[in-house]
Amino acid sequence: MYDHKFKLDIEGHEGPLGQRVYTALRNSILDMSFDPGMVLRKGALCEQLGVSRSPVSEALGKLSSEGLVDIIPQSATRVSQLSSSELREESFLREAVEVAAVTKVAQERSDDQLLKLSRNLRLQSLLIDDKDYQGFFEADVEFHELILGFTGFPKVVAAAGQMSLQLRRARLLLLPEEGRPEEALAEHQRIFDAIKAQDSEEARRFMSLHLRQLIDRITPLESQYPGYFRTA
Amino acid sequence: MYDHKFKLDIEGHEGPLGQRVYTALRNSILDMSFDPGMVLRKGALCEQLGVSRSPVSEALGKLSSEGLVDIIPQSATRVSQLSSSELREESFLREAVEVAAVTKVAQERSDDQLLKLSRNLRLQSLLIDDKDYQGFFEADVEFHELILGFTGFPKVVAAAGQMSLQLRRARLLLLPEEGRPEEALAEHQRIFDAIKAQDSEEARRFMSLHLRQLIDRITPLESQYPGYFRTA
DNA sequence: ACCTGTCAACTAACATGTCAGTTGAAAAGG
DNA sequence: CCTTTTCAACTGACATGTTAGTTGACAGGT
Repeated sequence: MYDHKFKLDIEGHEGPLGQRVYTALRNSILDMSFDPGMVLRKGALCEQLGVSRSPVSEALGKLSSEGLVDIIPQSATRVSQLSSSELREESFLREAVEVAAVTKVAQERSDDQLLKLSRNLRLQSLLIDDKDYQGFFEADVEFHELILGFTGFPKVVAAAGQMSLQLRRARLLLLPEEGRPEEALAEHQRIFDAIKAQDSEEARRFMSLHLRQLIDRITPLESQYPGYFRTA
Repeated sequence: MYDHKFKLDIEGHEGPLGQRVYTALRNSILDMSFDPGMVLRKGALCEQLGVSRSPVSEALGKLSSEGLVDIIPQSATRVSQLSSSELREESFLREAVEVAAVTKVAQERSDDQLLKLSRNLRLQSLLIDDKDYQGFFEADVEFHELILGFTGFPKVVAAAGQMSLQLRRARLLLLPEEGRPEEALAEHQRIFDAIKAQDSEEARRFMSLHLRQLIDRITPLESQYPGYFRTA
């Protein structure tokens, strides 16, 4: 009756059903378990999750306002596709916020914050030695989240994540290129050194350079995965 | 049976019912027609708007994820209250984005863009002469939106608005102080001059100064309107 | 072969019935 | 008089029935 090409459940989450469904769908979209462009059928989702249409509709509505799904009125609901222009916009926003954050953090950094960052860098180095690129990816994300959190503004971490959802999906299409993790680590190290030296000008400059190389590596993906990108 | 202390209708909007309800509620919250902390009863809203609970729930869900309403599970739904820390965070984010935008725009600005900005500044000047401070407020908002739009990134305008929703409400509590509109216009003029001169360093500096005075004027509001602020 | 109008099957949108958690006031006990 | 317990009324959360708009295939005309 319905396709069952996806694994999905709401175990392990908490709170109201709508919230759990939302979290489950969001995770599946963000880790690319659901291909961009894939049609989401309410009936199938309800059957798979064992809930009624209400919480599913609620979840899809929120995902829609986040831009993770496109709802075509009276017709269909799809996982949103990527688009180069949107990725460039998100990159711009992310750079704006992270550069502002690192500028502030470089001025105010505490010894405890330096310690946390240096531990994270040490971890990155170890993971590269192990060729554990999945682990390195996560440590990379954590490095940036640490800096954002050190602003003392907890919502800034959330907002930065929220404004770069598409970017996060696109990153998963990038295989680790030869030597790239080592380069990224070196860039992180330079940012750290600038923070340590309380040189906010250098910190901003290195952060900007570091983030700009990402969009350069993402742009060519459009021709590599045409089905994942909006045709418009 | 129900309170009718608010005027609300979904005329003048378009699209699905849920969308219209969402827009109507959002506008009422953002223009402070609904006081922060006010309880929103689904039943009353349905009766007032002449729709069923489904579209109202959908609208409240979206408003909740935007932080404009707080839903207390199984209990009540309230218009969210302001908080100093949240306002400072939003101010930080807004400054990050607007400074990045003006830096980019100063480098690339076209003659057409300069013309639109100078027309807006002319309008601001006229409205001050007329002591039309409501009109000046709107022209002020437009000045900033013009610059954000000139980045060529349409979503940046939306994102900037989205990340400063509380700030937008708090601004409405500020009465125009003696001489403040004139000061604001002078600051706008300096930003414009820097853009015209393609001096991105100056543009960023003046934009930063301009935005920082807002949070300084907003902070004292907490003691002035204690009922509008979160007690936590 | 191609365009066009029709229609049946599918979908999201909406309405409404039901359930369960929360709350505050009244009753019971100190 | 103050504290504690109970419980009825209210609220949001969820399930499900109903409506209306969209789409794509198929039939008929060009």
